[in-house]
Amino acid sequence: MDIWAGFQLNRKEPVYLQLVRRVKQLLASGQLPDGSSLPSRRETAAQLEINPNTVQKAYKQLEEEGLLTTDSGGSIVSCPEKSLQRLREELVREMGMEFIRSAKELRLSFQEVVGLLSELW
Amino acid sequence: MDIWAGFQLNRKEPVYLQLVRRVKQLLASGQLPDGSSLPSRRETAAQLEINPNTVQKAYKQLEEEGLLTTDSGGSIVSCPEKSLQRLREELVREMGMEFIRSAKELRLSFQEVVGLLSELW
Amino acid sequence: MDIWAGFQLNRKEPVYLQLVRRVKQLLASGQLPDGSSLPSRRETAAQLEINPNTVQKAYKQLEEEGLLTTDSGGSIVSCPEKSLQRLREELVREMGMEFIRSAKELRLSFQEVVGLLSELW
Amino acid sequence: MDIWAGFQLNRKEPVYLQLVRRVKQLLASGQLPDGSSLPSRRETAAQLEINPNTVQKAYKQLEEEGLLTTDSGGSIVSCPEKSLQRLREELVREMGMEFIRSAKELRLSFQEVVGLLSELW
DNA sequence: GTGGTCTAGACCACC
DNA sequence: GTGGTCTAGACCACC
Repeated sequence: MDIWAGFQLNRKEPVYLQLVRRVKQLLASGQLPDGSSLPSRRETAAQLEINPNTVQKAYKQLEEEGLLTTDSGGSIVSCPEKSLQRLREELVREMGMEFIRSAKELRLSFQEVVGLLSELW
Repeated sequence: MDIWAGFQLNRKEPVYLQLVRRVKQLLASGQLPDGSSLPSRRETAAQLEINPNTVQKAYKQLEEEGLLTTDSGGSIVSCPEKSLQRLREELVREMGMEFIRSAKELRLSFQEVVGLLSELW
Repeated sequence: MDIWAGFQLNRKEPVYLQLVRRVKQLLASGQLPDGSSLPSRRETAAQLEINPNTVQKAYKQLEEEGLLTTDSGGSIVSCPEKSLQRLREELVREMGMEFIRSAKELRLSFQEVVGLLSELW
Repeated sequence: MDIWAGFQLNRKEPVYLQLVRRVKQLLASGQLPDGSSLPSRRETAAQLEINPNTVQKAYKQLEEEGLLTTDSGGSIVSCPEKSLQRLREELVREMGMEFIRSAKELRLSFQEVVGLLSELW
């Protein structure tokens, strides 16, 4: 699987954090199964036209969160069910905060938002 | 006000629609007051490094939705209270659908989502 | 206090790890009190004639181990009694393994080593 | 064998003593067999980027300890079993004192140290 | 001044 | 080929 297909970098947020989140989202949504291998740092850097060091930083962070194991042969995602649950909560929390921020900017009440969501769900 | 400051184009969606939404968001959130003037098509095109025709298409659409009036002197946003309300609903609807799409991707239930939002609100 | 006074880099081990260990040793031996501030990354880099990024990496690791807090004004070591205990164990473990490695290279028995230590203690 | 491969000078201790200890360690650990020849003073000086006189001082000391014989053809280590034993004791004594110094700096008791060593041995 | 991020590119060990 | 480390230096935000 090409994990970077359709991935779009923005300039507001550190690039390495965007990479980290991307991988987390793929893991959390089941699109990147436990045990899959990630493309090499050089490969990713070339594809996204960024510096290999930036990819290295992202992969390192994933390792430190226990979602990636890496040896001289490459990097393998490791996402047991327990991590999955934690990941989902983390991501949904971020999404929720972003959604709330936007809703408040549009001056919506909590009740209006919930009404809308129940209608659209 | 520089309405394009910090604005970031992506490649997934037609550029003119991104411009339209940007202006709507600024209107709906009160950051671009009724009666403000937009930068010229040429100016906008230069700043965002896109084709002036694309800007033209966006401004045209805003005119058709009654949010912009253009004469030889430039373009002025017009956003009476009534339009504002319609705008907010339109934007929040989009946001809501996007949020729901992501939440479902993470396999969350409606109840979980509402619980989270009430906690974070 | 000049925490790098008399500090000597070698080339066998990653430089950033040597910096990390140095700070840990100063903390564990009480020479760098809880709440002390470290020299800035630039300052340290200049003094040791290494790249600021290498210092950054070392300080970052110390932060991740909870031994350093950093804000735009600089970095402060934070080493509560509990961390101190953990640190000491970590460092002594490293020292012990190194000592054992050398002793075995010299073909000494455990008994001989203990005898020597009891004599020298 | 390149006896200086991987050898790292520090600035705390006289260089010639570091050279002497290096050779002793290689002898004591059997990596430099009795009867091997050492590289010439000039060669060693060039490789380590130090002054030939410093190498001369080190070789001289080794000769005085009966570990090296030099003639016009070069320098040959001589390390009978008896010298070996003395060497090991000397080196392990140094190591032990260094280890004890560090352990005391970390405020460890003799008992703790022995316990750790027995665990790690 | 401070820390944080990023690029460009080198060199290392491991395979 | 792979990952890991390091340098040199830029640019950013914050103060």
